[in-house]
This record gives sequence, C-alpha cells and structure tokens, in this order.
Amino acid sequence: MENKLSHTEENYLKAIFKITERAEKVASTNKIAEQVQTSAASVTDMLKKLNDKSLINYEKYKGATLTPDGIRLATQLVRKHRLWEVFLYDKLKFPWEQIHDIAEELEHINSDDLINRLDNFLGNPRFDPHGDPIPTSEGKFMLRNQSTLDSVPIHSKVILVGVSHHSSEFLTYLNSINVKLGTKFKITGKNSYDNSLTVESNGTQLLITHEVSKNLLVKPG
Amino acid sequence: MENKLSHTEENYLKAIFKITERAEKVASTNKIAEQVQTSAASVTDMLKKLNDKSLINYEKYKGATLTPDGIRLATQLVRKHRLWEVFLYDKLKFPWEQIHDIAEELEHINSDDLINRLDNFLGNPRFDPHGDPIPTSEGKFMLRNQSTLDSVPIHSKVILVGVSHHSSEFLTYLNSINVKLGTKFKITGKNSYDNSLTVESNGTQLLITHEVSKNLLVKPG
DNA sequence: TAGTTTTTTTAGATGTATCTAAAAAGCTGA
DNA sequence: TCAGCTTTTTAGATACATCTAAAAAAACTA
Repeated sequence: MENKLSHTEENYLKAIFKITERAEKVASTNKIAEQVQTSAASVTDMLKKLNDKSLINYEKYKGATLTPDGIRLATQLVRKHRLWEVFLYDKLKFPWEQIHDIAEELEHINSDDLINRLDNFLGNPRFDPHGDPIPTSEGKFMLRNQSTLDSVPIHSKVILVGVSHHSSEFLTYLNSINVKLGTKFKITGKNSYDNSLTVESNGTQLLITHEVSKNLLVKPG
Repeated sequence: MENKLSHTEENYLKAIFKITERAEKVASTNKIAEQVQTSAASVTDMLKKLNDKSLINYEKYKGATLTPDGIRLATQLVRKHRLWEVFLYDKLKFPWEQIHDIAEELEHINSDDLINRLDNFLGNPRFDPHGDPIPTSEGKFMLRNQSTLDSVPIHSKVILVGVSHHSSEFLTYLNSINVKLGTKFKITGKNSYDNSLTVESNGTQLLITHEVSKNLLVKPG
C-alpha cells in the first residue's frame, strides 16, 4: 500500500469497485475486461498483480473483490474524480456531458494536499454534477434516499437528483429534452407494454422510455 | 503531429526546449539526460524516436533541436504548466515552493478546451507565480525588460519580478528572508571579492550572495 | 598528430502492459 | 452425467521505456 500505482492499476481498482458496488458480489474477469475495455487475458495478468499487492482477493476462475486497502484506494479515486467534475462544471463551465472524460485523467494526479484544497475551494460539495455523492477524505459517502424514475407510482411528483449513466450520448439526449438535475416531474401515465412513461415537466408532456427512466434518480418533491 | 505523445516524450520535448531556449544552440545527449534524470543511452533511444516523428532534428553525435512542430508542442506544455501554477497559487493558495511539482503532472492532461477555459477562469494571466511569462494559445510569449539582480548598478532601486530557479529549496530560502515577487530592493553595497550584495528591503538590510542574486529577476522601480 | 579523456551510441537485458491463439476449467441442460 | 458452450487462464509475441556494459566517435591536449 505504500507504492504508487500506475494509471492502469488504478483503473482496474475503480472498475472492480464499480462492479461490486452494485449488484455483483465478485467482479468476474469478463466484466472487468468490458469495464476497462481490454481483453480477458490482460485482466487475468493484472488480477494476479493486484492480488500480490494485497489490493484485491483473487482466486483463479473465481473473480475478484477489493480488500480493505483496495476499497480505500478506490474510494479516494472516486473522491478525486467527482471533485474534479465539480471543478470543471462549476468553475470552468463545461457542459455536464463533457466532464467525465477529463476527470478520468485528472483523478490520477496524486496529492492529498491538492485534493483537500480543491475540496475546500469548491465549498466542500457533497454531490457531483451527475448527482453522485462525493466521499469525504475519510472515505465516507453521503447517502440519499432516492429511487429510479421507473419505480415510482403513477401521479407521483419527483425531482431529478442524479443520473446513473455518464455517457456523453445519454447526457446530450437529456439536454435535448431539457432535463437536468433539479427538474421536477409529475408521472401522468405508464404504458405497461413497453414500460415507457408519460410525465409532465416544465409545463410540457414528455415520453420517457424505460431505458431512460431506469437511469434517472429521483427523490419525492 | 496527430498522434498523442506519452508523458515521457513530452518531458523530453520540454527538456530540449528548456536547454535550447537559453544559451545552447543544440541540446546534447548528456544535457538532456541530466534534465530528465536518466541515462545517456536512454536519451539516444528517445531522440531517434522523436526524430522519426519529426518533432526534433537529430543526427548521431550532434545533439538535437526542435522542429517547428516540436516548438509548438513544447510551448503548449509550458503554457499548461504555468497556467496550472497560477491556479494552484491563486485559487488553491499553495505556497509557491510547492506548485512546480504538481503542475508537472497537471501539464500532461490533454484538452485544448480545458486549458483555454482555465486561462479565462484565471483572468488570462500573463505571468506565473515565479514571474515567468505564460504563452498565449497561439504560442506567443510576453516579453518584459528585466535583468538579474547581480547586474544592476549600486544605489539602484528595483522590484523583484521573477525567479529563474523553481526548486523548493531556493524558494523556501527566499520565504525565510521575506523576499517575494513585488519586493522592492535598493542596492546599498557590492562586495567585489565574492560578488555578494547588501540591499535594503522592507526597511531592513539583507546580504544577498552571488548564487542568489543571479537568480533574481528585477525591473527598475 | 597521436594519445587520452569525454561523449555518445550500440548491444543486450529487464519490467510493464498489452495482444492473439489455444488450452483448461467451469457451467448447463437434455 | 456428459457433451457442448462459455469463461478464464496460459503461452508466446509485441511495443515501450528503461538499464548496464562495452564499443565507437568526437574532443581535447601535450
């Protein structure tokens, strides 16, 4: 845990964190390969290496989980990524669909002093421009009671507080229908045959497909 | 010139720029090795590679100079480095002796949009916290009529506008004698046997060695 | 200019991150 | 359960950046 990690190693840790954070208990070789956009063979090599460094628990054919050290490092990477996103969005006025890729690079810069000063400079934000919580320097996440738009009952009134995909395509689509964090929705209809929704927002009616609604995080409002 | 360069390649370009910017017409293998802290053999390998990419002119045993493309890239790196230094100093309130090393990492992030937005965010500064000029996005440098403190006549009054070494040791020493950009000096004495100076600054007398005075850039004031 | 010293290059390794192709292990369903 | 499919690993290459040791070229200097 004393040695600095390469960018590549850091990206693998983040990928395993991301995979095991949601549904899966362990991150399989193929899932990781997909996440870091490489071959399964390369992943196997890296898993051995990270296992030797005690950052993951890995056994042949059984996938990987993060060790406490691995979790700590991955959480700090997430903290850095999200704080840089706030900087790019709030200070440099980048549109939200462009911040992810630049933050991917900035997050690899290693200086605790830098990131803590940045945190203060930004006013210690607790959520990033996609609505994701920013871990504290101790690794604690702020939790929020939120649900996905596809799971709230008809006639509910909700506020968009986050998006669970950060791709430029998805966010650009949301821009085009004038949906952003803070946008209020009232569910006016549910179509059970394709799970699409009709909602009222900004005084207009919108059709939201299931593919979109399951990636919109909302709270009652 | 279309391919992205590795951090290492960029560091070599910067090193050659730095060497040929001052005295030397060409950058020798050994000078470069010293600058990037590696062996002469490694430098030879890299010079061949950069020559193949048309970023430098290199002939065996004859050292290297930058091509126009190489100059353009090196200048953009200098621009990025110095703008990040302004950010770290002005916005994050880092002391000036700590900003160089972090900017070394930040300068490798590639996004013209990022750096131009940063420039605007910082108010389009023309000099960095060490007093070095920041190139414009077109690669133009602001020049200033300045001289080194060791070369001004006795009884002159001058203002410190730059330092030509950025090492943490040197800058920490200047902090300790309460010298910073903008500090005014009056030369009260010159000791010809060791070229040290006595100066009046902030109402107190200081002894400045030749080693220090030749790295202080001043303008009349 | 011829010998000596310095500088630079070549040759041959090492370690990291990657790949493809093929083998091995694991899973699944008739 | 075992044949076939999927997943994962191994084996063997490639490319990059680096090193040390030794050879070659260039630069001094007496």
